[in-house]
Amino acid sequence: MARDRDFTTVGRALAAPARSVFVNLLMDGTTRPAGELAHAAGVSPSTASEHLGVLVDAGLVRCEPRGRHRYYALAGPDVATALEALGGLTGDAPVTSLRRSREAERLAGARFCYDHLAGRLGVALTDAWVERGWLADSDTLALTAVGSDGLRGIGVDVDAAVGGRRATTRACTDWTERRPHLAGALGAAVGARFLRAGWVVRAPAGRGVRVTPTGLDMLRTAWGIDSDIALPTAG
Amino acid sequence: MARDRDFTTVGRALAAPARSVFVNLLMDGTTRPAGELAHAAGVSPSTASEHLGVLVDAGLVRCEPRGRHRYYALAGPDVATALEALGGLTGDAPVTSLRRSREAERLAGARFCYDHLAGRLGVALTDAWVERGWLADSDTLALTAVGSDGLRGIGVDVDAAVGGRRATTRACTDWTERRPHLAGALGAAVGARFLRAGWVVRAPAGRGVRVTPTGLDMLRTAWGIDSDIALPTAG
DNA sequence: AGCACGCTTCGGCGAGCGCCGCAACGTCCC
DNA sequence: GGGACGTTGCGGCGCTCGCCGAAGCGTGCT
Repeated sequence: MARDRDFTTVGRALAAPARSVFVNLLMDGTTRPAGELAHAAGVSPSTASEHLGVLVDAGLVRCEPRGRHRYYALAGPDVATALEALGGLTGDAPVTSLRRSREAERLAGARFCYDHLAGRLGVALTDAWVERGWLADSDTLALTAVGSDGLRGIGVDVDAAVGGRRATTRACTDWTERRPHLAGALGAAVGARFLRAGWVVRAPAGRGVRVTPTGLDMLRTAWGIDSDIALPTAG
Repeated sequence: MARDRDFTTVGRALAAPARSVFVNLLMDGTTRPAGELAHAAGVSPSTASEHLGVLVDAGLVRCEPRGRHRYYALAGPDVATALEALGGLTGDAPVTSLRRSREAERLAGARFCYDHLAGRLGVALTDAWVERGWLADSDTLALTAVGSDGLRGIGVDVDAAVGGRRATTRACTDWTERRPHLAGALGAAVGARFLRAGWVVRAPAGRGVRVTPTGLDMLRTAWGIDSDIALPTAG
């Protein structure tokens, strides 16, 4: 059946400012308890609970109870993909405070975009791998044989990323850099490897990541990526 | 600057049922006058005018006055792409009448998805070209050298589709068939060629297309695509 | 067991939105 | 120029939605 699509539920789910903030926070792939989301959006816990219910009903967010907390996360990679595409059409959300401005600066350096690395770090990695012939210079950043070996060499679980239902490689246009970087199943595998190896660590709160000294050294020696690319800009 | 995205305006724009209908109607790439859209959605002209204003303000739709009519269309390919991605998350819109059900049947056969062919016809063409090695069996359906010659041979303006700002090839997951078909700049060029050659004609109203006898013959002899693939199912 | 904590549900308030009819404006046609 | 037509702008009505505070429920800690 080729019916029309009903955009009203998804649209309505995204229409409220608080829910837009929630979705933004969850786009780094993290799972967060309801209270943290409420605090971040500046609404009461009860209001946040209602909003989260709307997002769950719309199929954008899923909920998993853990002890007395209830953790929320995006429902899946397809949701993240759709939101990315939608984000390319929208304007920037207003910066509400100096703290958020600082936070924005840090995010520009390195962050997670659902489950893959983004920001200057994500773009720099992708550029380096394209230059080395690990990824094809195409719309999909297809993985080459050389790249398969190379990524395996740094401990990326390439086999798990290939052949699944999810697209192996996908180019995600960075909101900051307006340039493509590696996403898809392989992007997720790379992100997982960087976390597991301790090359980056997630910021305690927020969606940013910090590149560790080990990670900086690794980036420089392996691909000549300069340190200030992966770090927040000075000031 | 890596700021958060404000999904509220786009979300709100899609939240109203009438606006969802408008967007669905425009997703075939046609430009339609305000009155036709109003009639299709079952709202008064004044209401439709307000809704269209909201869609224009949100950047989803653009308006071009022609005489005493004002024609509306999607703002661009990126909007169509985002809506496709979003459509993959949403459910079907309820079928409101038998006439709409018949219409849905016809759309399943062949239709335009913004500017490229979709439905069983779009999927069959893509399958045939992948099988012949004209398109790579990848996530992007990348154009091969053989395919470039082949498409040029049937009059597709390949050169115009390559090297532009827009992605040359892109896989668009069909809502009907749940299978990928050719989209992007090349998909648009193919669609334009099919129209220009008279292999398909747009239905007088609605988003469907009808395959002409010439087109049927061409599809069968060139790629062995059976006629009932491109036609509405019987009944 | 008792308490503290996180989260959800419920009632109620105010604001915003979708809908229409009517009037006004510009364009096309006779 | 006069009339018909397509479209937009403006009040007004009703409904929904976002927001909160208070109460209820389940979990974890002591």
